[in-house]
Amino acid sequence: MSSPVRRIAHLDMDAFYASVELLRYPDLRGHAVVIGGGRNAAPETQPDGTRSYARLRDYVGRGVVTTSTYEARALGVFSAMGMMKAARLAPDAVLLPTDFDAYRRYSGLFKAAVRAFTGQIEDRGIDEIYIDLTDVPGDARDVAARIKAAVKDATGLTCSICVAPNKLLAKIGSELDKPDGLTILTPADIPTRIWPLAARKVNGIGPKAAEKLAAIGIETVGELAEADPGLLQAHFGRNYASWLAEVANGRDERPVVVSSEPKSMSRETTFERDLHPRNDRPVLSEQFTRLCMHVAEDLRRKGYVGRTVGIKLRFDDFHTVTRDLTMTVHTADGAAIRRGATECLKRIPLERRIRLLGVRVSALIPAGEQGDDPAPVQEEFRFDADPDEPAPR
DNA sequence: TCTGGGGTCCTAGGACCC
DNA sequence: TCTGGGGTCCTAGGACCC
Repeated sequence: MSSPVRRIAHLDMDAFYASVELLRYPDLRGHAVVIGGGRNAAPETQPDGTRSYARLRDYVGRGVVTTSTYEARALGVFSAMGMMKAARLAPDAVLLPTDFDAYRRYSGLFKAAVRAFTGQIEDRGIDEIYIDLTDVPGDARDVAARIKAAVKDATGLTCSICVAPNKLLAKIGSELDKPDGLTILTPADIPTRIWPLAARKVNGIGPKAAEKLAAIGIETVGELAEADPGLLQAHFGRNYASWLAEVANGRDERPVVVSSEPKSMSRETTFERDLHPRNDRPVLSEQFTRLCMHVAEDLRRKGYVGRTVGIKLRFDDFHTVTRDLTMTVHTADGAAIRRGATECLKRIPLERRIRLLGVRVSALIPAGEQGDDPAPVQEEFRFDADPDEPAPR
C-alpha cells in the first residue's frame, strides 16, 4: 500500500508583525524596530505629518519582545526576550505596541490569497500555514513562486515558502532561505541540507530536549539520525525516542489538517507588580472576575460552551500551579465560570505574592450541541429492578 | 534585566467501572 | 487468598509552539 508522494508547503510570513507596522510607518524602514511590551502607547503623528516614536531605552515594565525587524535582530534582539534586556542591547531601537487587530486583518488577506490556489490549508497561527499542494498542478517551484507573488500582491508583504514531501521538512525548509525565501526539498536533500542543522531546528525539539540531546553528545539532526535507538529510549522514553529517530530521517506522515475545533479558551494577566494575596485582595478579586467574564465573552462570541474550568497562578518565584474542576453541565456564563474558578482557587495555598493569574475553560463543545440534562434527573423507582444491575441511563 | 499571552499535546497517577 | 485486567475520566504538571 503505497500512497503517492505528497507535496506539502510551509508558508511563513517574514517578521510578520514588524512588517505590517512598516507598511504603516514606512519611515521606519531600515531601522531597528521592536514590537511588544504590552501597555505602551502608539506613536503620535504631529499636524505637520512628522511622527515621534518611543525608544526602547524609555521602556519600563515586564513585557517581552513579540517581534523585531531584521535590523533589530542584528543587534541581538529576538522574540520572547525581556524588554529590559532588549533595551540594553538596542536602546535607540523604536518601540511599537502590538496591534493584533491589524495583524489579524493582514493574516486574513494572505490566507485568502493562498486559498485561491487550494482549500487544503492548515492554519498554524496568525503568520504561518501548511498547504497541501499534492493536487495542485504545475512545477513545485513555479507554484510556490506564484503563491508568493499572490501574497505580496494581496498584502505588500513577503513570505518564505518551502515545498517538501512532508510538513516536517517543509517547516524546516521555510527557514533556510529567509526572508523572501523559496526552497524545494526532496529526500535526496536530507543528508546535505537537514543533517547539518542543529537538532533544535526540528519543530518539536525544544530547549529542554535539545539540552538533553547535547548532554549525550548529539548536537545536529545528522548525529540524531546516527544515534543508538537504545540510548535515545533510555533518555527520552519509548514514544519520544522513536519520534526522534523518525524525524531525524526526515520521515513524517502527518496530514494537513484543514479544520479543527478549539479545545480550550483562556485569559491570563501578569500584574505590573506582584500582588499580595491578602493585602491586595480587592485588586485580585476584581482581576479574577474580569478574567472570568472575558473568557465567557470569548466563548459566546465564538459559539462554544465548556465543562472544565481551570485557573493558573504564577508566584513571585515564577513557580506556576494549576487547578481545574469539571462541572456537570457545559457553560459560557461568566458567573458560573467564576464559581468554578473560585472552587479551584480554594485548593491553592497562597503563601507568596502572585505574579500572574489566569482562567481557562476546556472540554469545549459548540453551543447548541449540549447534551447536558436540563435538570437533575430523579432516579425512577422500579419495583422490577434487579439491584445488581446498573440503573438504565 | 527576571522571563507575555494564547494555545496543543503528552504523561502519569488515582478513581471508578465492568 | 497476597490481591486480574482493561478502559475511561479527572487532575496536575510540563514541554513545546506561535
